[in-house]
Amino acid sequence: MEPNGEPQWLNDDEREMWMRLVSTAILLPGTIEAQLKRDAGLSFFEYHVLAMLSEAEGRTRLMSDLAHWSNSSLSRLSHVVTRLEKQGWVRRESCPNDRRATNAVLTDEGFAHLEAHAPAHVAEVRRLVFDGLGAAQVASLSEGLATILENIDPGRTSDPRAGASVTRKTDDSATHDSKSPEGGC
Amino acid sequence: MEPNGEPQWLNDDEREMWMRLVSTAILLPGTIEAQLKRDAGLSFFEYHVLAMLSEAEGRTRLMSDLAHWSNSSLSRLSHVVTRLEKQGWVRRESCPNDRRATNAVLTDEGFAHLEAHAPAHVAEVRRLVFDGLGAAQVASLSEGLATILENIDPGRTSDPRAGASVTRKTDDSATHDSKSPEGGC
DNA sequence: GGCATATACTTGAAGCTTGAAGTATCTGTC
DNA sequence: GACAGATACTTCAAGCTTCAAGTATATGCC
Repeated sequence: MEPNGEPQWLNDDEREMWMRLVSTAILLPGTIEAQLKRDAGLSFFEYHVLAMLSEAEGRTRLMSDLAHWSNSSLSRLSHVVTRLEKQGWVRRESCPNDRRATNAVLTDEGFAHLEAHAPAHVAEVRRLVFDGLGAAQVASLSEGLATILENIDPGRTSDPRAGASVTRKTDDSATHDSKSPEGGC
Repeated sequence: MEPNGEPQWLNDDEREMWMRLVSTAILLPGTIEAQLKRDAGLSFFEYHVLAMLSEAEGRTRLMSDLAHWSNSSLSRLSHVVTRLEKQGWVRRESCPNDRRATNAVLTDEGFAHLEAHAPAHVAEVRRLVFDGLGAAQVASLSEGLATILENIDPGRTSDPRAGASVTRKTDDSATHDSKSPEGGC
């Protein structure tokens, strides 16, 4: 792995940062999920899917888009959407242009459910992540994480409307009703 | 959730940081695991368990210790240790002092396996996490993550020998052979 | 036009995690 | 010294994720 003999072991600072990163990556989703599951009956991933739909045009998105922007496999998403469909929060629609493609659409019930539970979720995120963090620290964390993400998956950029779980007011007015361009296929 | 009406939605910087944190928490373990699985036939979690054992006195640890320091439930650990036992990398030993308790012990095969694959793992961690990150950035990331961890689980401190997966040379000499204090029960 | 290949999913089986029991052992208390 | 309750696991069942097909449609090329 190394051109010469010994690999480049981590120094103490790197080790500590690495341990903290791993602990955070493991504990944070679990903790967020505990609150969501208890209050809204949703996993973090399910919530995230609903949130992305809620911010999409027409509350509609292609399955493959949704999978890509939620960092999941299409298979996983398909199973999850099936579960969400059974709950009545999402509906599948076949795309007329490309009949291989499927749109997932957030139902009114799904939107209402999300809207009802978003505030508690944001409060939890605030408590777990942002409490005790100044603006400067937020900025440097953000930058450091961007570097790491670029290492993991070069060229990935944030989806303008990805949301990573609703963290601002769900916007009812703009895109839902009329003939604005669809978010789906 | 809020004393007055509106909850405290995240501002743009916070949103971006949050999205990056979530993406990192999801993508990083998966990517690390891909390399480990391919090269060493281990999940990230399994690797982590072996690594913690390798750094413990007598290469031995109580199950409950191991569960606590690897952020896992005892149930999950029990299943994983069963799998690792089947591979011959770990062995269970009942603790003589407290017969409810069980020690997990890293076998010589387990140690050898770990030693063989540690360098490639560290190289991957270096590539994914530390490439392009200066010492100052490492420090501020570390500090920010510490704040978050404190929010998630107040009072948690790093285990002096937790390791979060081997990231330095596995130390053969110090603790293995003689009558040094045991790591287990 | 027809065939090979690529795309966009869906499905099924296997494996892993989780949560809720269940078992064995220990500790404190009266 | 016996009984209640706490610990330290293990096991079972259910659910979720993943991996490997399978299906249907679209695209490119001759």
